[in-house]
Amino acid sequence: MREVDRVEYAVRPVPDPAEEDPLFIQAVARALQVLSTFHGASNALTLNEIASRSGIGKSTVQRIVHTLRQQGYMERAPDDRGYVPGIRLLDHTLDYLRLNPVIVRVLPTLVELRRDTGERVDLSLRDDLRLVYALRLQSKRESYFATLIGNSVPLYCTAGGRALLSQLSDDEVDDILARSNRQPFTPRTLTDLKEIRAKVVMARENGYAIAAEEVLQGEVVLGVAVKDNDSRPIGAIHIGGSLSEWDKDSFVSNFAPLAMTAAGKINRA
Amino acid sequence: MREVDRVEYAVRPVPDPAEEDPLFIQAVARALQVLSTFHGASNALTLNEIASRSGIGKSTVQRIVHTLRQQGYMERAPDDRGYVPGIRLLDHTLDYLRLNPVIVRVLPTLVELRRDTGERVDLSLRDDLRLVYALRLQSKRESYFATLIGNSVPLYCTAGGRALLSQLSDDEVDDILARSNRQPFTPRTLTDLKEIRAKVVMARENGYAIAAEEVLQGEVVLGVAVKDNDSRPIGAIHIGGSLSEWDKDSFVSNFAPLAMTAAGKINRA
DNA sequence: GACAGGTGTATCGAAAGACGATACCAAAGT
DNA sequence: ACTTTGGTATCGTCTTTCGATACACCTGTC
Repeated sequence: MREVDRVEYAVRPVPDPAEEDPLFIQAVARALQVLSTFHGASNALTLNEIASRSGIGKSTVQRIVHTLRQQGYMERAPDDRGYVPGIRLLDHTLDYLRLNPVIVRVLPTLVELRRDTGERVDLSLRDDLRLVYALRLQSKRESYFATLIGNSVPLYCTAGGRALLSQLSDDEVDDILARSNRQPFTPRTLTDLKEIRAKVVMARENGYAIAAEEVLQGEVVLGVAVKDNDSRPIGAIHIGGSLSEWDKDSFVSNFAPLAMTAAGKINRA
Repeated sequence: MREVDRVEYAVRPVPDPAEEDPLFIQAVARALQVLSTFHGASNALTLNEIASRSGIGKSTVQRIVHTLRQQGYMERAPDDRGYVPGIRLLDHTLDYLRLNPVIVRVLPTLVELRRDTGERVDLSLRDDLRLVYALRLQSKRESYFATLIGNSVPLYCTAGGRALLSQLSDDEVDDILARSNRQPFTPRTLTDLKEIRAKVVMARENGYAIAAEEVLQGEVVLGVAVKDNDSRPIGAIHIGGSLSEWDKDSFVSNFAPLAMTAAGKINRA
């Protein structure tokens, strides 16, 4: 779970400016900011911690937490020390998944793909510089926290990310890469711009992309892009396997065709 | 997905009272209410729809949506007609899962159970009258929307719900049953108080509970309770199978022991 | 081609209500 | 007993939110 800390959460420029935006509601942004404080946390947070980490005054935090708690979006930590996010958040997770046409469209194909491959498959959607996992169908053996929904990974060093980039113009790719802070997750993470661009070009030719151990040790991932109705790329499908069972080449030759077929089904809509 | 509409979303008494609560922040509650409008929706909502359904003025909705959108919690619908929940919500989903000690504790055991049974297993947590699915490890074949994270089901007519109820006092059970609005999901849904209480008593004796086709046609589910450190029940584990592959009795005799073992591992902490 | 219906955007003044400082209480650790 | 830290409560000022109203735009219809 260490890696989680490494992902830039695409935190909007900090909700503080609001520079003369007459439609902007501070109170709401602050409440969301309070909830977002947990992004960096590894355990429950006390009021004071929330206040100091978010830069919001203690009283305000108190009232925001009070309100969020009343609505079920925050809970007291079980040991009565600090607070954690509340279960009510999951209701909105479901809404997001249910009402997202891409997810609705992809899910059946993803289940097929999971059946045909026997490996972990997932769908992630783009949020600026990152991919956020929206659907994850685990393989039999493994299931870490890194495989939970909501986890996110950068575009530049993931199979799906590069598959997605390969469907954008070079200018867009350059912009994204320039803005990404390329901190290696593992010794194998590619951070050199030239190398990354080469991978993107390869992906553009092949229709899929590969990343081996760039995020997690011992893991090989194949990714294909998912497009919207205007055939703009908006996410990616991953097939993920373990290098203890596969060597990279046979993994690719086994699953690339399946992944491409799946992508075909999804994108020809 | 029809069933989704049927679950009472435990909507807090409507955030309108705020009766003299000096800590209550209206703006925040209203924003959450706007997001909650989607609970009843089956597609994107326009500003006017949100306004009318939530009872909030159009201008206010406009500003709330503006703010939420700016932060990524709402998005324009892909066809440019109305809005949908935003991907940023998933960040909080992950926080919820990561920071919830129960989930952290249960996940490894759940993976084992998934491996040993080959069926769908999941963990759901209680929110008053309902169980909210927090972790779902799908079986190979199926994956409907009903099996997504965040979906919720009533306590009274589910295996896990009854297993949970069986760990509460009779008074608490009566209270919960009385407050549940017991609308049948299928012809097989038990709604009679006596019958439900009998099932709960059985669960108390067996240590597990069964529900067959009470929520979904053709589905049999076995549930055991999950307890916190004070051995109060807080959730349940489900093993779910299809009646086209199992008859109820063999399903139970196969999986009850495994479920009990898993529950033992989890609850003896 | 004008019109009607609906969606999203912009503006503004009044007054509601959110803000932070401060003080208080309880529990846990020293 | 004393200090520290977490959570709660109170209050007056002035920032901010609220809803009414009006505007711009697109779609489809007559």
